[in-house]
Amino acid sequence: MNIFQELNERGFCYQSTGAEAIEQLLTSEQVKFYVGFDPTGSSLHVGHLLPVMAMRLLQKAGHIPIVLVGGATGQIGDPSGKKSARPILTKEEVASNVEALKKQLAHFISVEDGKAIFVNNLDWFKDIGYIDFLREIGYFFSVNRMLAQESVKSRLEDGLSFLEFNYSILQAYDFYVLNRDLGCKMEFGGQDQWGNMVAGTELVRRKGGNEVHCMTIPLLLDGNGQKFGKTAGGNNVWLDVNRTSTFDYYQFWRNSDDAAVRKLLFYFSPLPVAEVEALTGEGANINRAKEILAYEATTLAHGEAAAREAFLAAGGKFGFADPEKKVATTSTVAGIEQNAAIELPESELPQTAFESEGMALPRLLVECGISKSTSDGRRLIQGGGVTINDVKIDDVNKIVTVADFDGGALVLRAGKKNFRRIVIK
RNA sequence: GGCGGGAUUCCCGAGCGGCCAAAGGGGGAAGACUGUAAAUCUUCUGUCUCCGACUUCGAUGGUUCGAAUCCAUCUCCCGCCA
Repeated sequence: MNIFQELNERGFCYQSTGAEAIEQLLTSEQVKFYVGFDPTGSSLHVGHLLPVMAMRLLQKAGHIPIVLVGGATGQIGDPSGKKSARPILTKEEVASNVEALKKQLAHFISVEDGKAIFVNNLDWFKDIGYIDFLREIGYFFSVNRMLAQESVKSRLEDGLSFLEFNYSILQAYDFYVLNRDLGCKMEFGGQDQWGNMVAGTELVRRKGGNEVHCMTIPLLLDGNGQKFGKTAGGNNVWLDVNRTSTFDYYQFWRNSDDAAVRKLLFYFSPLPVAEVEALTGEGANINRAKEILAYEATTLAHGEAAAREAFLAAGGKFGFADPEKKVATTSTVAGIEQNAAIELPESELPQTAFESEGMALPRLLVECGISKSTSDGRRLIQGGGVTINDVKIDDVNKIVTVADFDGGALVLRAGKKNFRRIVIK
């Protein structure tokens, strides 16, 4: 199976400038291709991961990814797929985001010399003059065409600033520069990038005289047609461990819809196509498949050791899906002894807080981050969702004192999946 | 620059002098059922020292016994015209 077929089978292909030409290109030479990321935040989240995974596969097949972080375009804001303009970031914010994203991306692709190229489009935009740019590039763009572009059309009603309107021209220029200076021949991106990407291939053809291609990757939705990558609390699942703990990251994948597991394994695990099909086929152990998915996805983002810990912690708490290891898999999760100690997320609080008066339970729920306010904590208790050391508490006025701790620790639980080990300091 | 429309709780969106902490939907949380799934059903979803009090409806200042609702000024958004 060649790389193009693999991308295709794994579901990475949505629209392209020509499937046959792209397959031909990818199978006949080492291709430099680029994917752009806008530094609109200081961390990527799961929703950004699809193009990253495509990059990985292509790199493994011997092609060279050019990872473009948009230090310039990030200052403009891409209107594609947005209902309204984003807040404009300061140049300093953009610059620090660029660094943060670079670091995260380096987990997913090999950064060894010559295997990948990192660029920042600020390098070629920062010194360009407006007049020169208009004369050189503006000439090739038809406003009529631009207005017909979906991302522009949909914003015409709600308003679109000239700033944002220019975005696709800048992105197109990126492609032109990368083609001219580095010999970049392809661009990959999210489905919503289609218009911008095509603008790029046309610019390269008309101005540079070179034939280049682009391909979009489908937009990933969760079971309810929502944008993929939100969970518990509607928050994004971040790649940054400080924002989303490894345990929560693992849990996000572990809790995937049955119906999505195959697709997710194709996208986010390195397991071969045939194995994924077997794991998720008729009568397969779907929960084991989810464990493998969670383990593999966590390994990619946080490393094997962290993934192993998360696997053991989650399995220890909720049970392992395949304790006898009957399911055949090439995943290294198969080698893990399923009996290690349970590690739950911990919160440390000073002992004094639980002496004499003690601490009201709603307060404690807030202190350890389970509830966002004491009112919220009360409702949780009233709803029958709170447990201390597996004993259900329905008294809103429950006071937690040293007596409730066993060996300096206590396990507070809200709902089925939300645990917090409270440790006295 | 002129004319018109709008800003409501996480989001969308009702409300248009007291019955409003504010309908409805979405999202989220908990419970039941389950497989740490989906679907379904029930409850909850401003804050607090929580059977009572306090603070919210773009901002500020008025009118009124009483305003998210009326008036004035301001800020921001949108449309049409220039």
